[in-house]
Amino acid sequence: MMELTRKGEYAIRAILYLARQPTGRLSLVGEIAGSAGVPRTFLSKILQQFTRTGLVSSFRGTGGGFTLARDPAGITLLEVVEAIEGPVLPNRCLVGEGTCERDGTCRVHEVWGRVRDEMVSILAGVTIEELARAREGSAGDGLAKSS
Amino acid sequence: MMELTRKGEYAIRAILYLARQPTGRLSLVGEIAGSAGVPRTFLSKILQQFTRTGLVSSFRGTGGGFTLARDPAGITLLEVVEAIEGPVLPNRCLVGEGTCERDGTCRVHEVWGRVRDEMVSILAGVTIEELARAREGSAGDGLAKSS
DNA sequence: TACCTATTGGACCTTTTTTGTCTTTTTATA
DNA sequence: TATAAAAAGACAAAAAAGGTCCAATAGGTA
Ligand code: SF4
Ligand code: SF4
Repeated sequence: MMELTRKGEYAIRAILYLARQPTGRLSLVGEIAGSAGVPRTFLSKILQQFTRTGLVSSFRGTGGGFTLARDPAGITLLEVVEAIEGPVLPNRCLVGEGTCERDGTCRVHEVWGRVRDEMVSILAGVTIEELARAREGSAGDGLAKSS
Repeated sequence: MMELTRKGEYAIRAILYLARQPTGRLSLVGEIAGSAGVPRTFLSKILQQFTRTGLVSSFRGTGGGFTLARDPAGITLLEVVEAIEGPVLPNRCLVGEGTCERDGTCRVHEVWGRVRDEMVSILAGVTIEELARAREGSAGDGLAKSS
């Protein structure tokens, strides 16, 4: 239930790869795809989407490639997944008022609202920079252990 | 992103309808479908699934129909959606150890774990009985207002 | 200028999931 | 026996997921 798509998962891996490169260095699609374990042509589409939303900058021609457009410490996981998968919406009635004619009397509506708010809050609370840091020993990293 | 399916939404509405009936009263598929705004034949499948998981009991023949198998105060929203949509899994790597070969070093993994835990916690915290109560004026209902 | 390199855009495709329908069978009642 | 209602299962259209392929474009380089 409620699974992230491959596209979303791939997108995160790609961003993480870019975040781990030295500032200013350009990476090629094939290089990212190889390292992140993502089909090259599919990743190409994902990166295009990122450049359109402004999270990634691209350069064509010899010596071209991709790089993060902003400081990874300022990019949240929420931004990354929403850039690719759209807004976090556990139920359609959250799209806007009147999507469901029952939303005036429905108590479930507000439960989904809370679910969304929590998800947004968690995803917005973690930056790409934190996630990109290699984890050795994983002690004292400040992240909850849950599975 | 991460949307509940129609099936899941319909399932909740159906359970809520049953929860609002006087204890022991049987409801027909057509009756539930009409009231909940769900295609009759589709709802039929959903109810069958509920009877298999034991949340709903069914009786065939004249005077037959469906009724909740348990006290609505003891059924959580989590049980209802998991009965129909399966376990809450925001990412495949939460299915089990080793689903993703990166899960040993991946910091994102634990973020999805937290997302799942929060979702489970919210959905498990609300009962069908609370949800089924008609809301008039909606004051002091103890539920957060978020959209 | 010609050539190479790399992203861009868009059409296209296959598979899976979603969202149902229809028909037949089983079980229970009158 | 006739009727009522759920159960089971096959079927199918539509949408979404998960990609592929190729021509076009933009930027370097000889
Ligand atoms: S949760 Fe309530 S408001 Fe939202 S779609 Fe379902 S019935 Fe409508
Ligand atoms: S979040 Fe990490 S562990 Fe989970 S699928 Fe993605 S890379 Fe693998």
